[in-house]
Amino acid sequence: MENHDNESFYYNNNHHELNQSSFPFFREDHHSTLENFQGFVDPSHSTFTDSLHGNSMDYNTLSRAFDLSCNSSSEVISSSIDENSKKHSSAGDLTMISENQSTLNSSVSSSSNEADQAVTEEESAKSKKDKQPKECEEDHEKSKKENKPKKKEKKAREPRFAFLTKSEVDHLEDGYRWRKYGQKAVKNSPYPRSYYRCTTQKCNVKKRVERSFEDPSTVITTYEGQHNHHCPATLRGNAVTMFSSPSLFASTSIGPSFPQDFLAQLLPTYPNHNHHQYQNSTMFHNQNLSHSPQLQPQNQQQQQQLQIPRDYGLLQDLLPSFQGRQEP
DNA sequence: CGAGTTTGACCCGCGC
DNA sequence: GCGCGGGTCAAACTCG
Repeated sequence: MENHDNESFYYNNNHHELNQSSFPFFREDHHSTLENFQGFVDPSHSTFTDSLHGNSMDYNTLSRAFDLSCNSSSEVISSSIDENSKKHSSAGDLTMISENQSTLNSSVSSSSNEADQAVTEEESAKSKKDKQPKECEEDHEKSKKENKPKKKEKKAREPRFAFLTKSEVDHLEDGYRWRKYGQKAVKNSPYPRSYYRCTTQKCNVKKRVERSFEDPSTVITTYEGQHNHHCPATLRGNAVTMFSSPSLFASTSIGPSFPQDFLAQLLPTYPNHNHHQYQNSTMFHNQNLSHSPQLQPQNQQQQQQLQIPRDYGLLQDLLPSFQGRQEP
């Protein structure tokens, strides 16, 4: 059963630690572009290449990493999904090092946990209905069973990671092409969960998209698997295109020092003197974000509805160091 | 007509 | 063993 019990969610309550001053190449006149970055990977599973190249980090991912504080129209919360966290206590593991773990669990992850908790009457009725046999499908059923091996080895889970995105749009554009293959009602949530698969042949990357029950303005996007191709998008300054470049992130490993590595790789100019600030896993610590005057959205809905396409272009403007990595 | 979406049914793992 | 719930399949449907 898949739920979010094993996911570690990260907020960023250190808005001042990753701001423009940390990234001197940011223009000051930018607006709205990078504030949604929420990317996070499961360090126990993924290489950094996995997370960026393999999992189509979107524009939000980048903006979250930088955690820009100016005019932020969104609270961005990052989460990792660690299927093995039951087994690993991971004291030194990035996913668990926060001493604010309980806080984290009770705030953000609760939104997805609770979404998995109770069954709505509607769903329960539907479930019963599903169980009812259909005579007309018996043949079809038989052939189905025959085609399937009786005993199959347990499938190894692809590395997964999730983003929490403040967005009015459920399916966030990330540069890859996705085909929806399913939708399910989410337990205790009025919002359904949608299942997408990368349309590229032989690429088995999947993603799930659901809206947070507790905070309907938050979209939970979970990526699973690794793209074996480049991002098909040709948008100017496309973030995914930039991140999809193996040359950029190849051979980078995720480890306990992930935040530092992450930024070091992502941002070559990331100042060393800030590294210590992430040792306690506060990097993506975003709790009480709404209390930050810097992050109070002025016109949140408007900004969020409009910023996706625009931001692809802005990324290039904001990150001149990535120019040239984009596709023609 | 091909690509993508919808949706009911099925499969399977997990907890009780 | 059973039921629940997440995940997937695939036929029907929609859209450009």
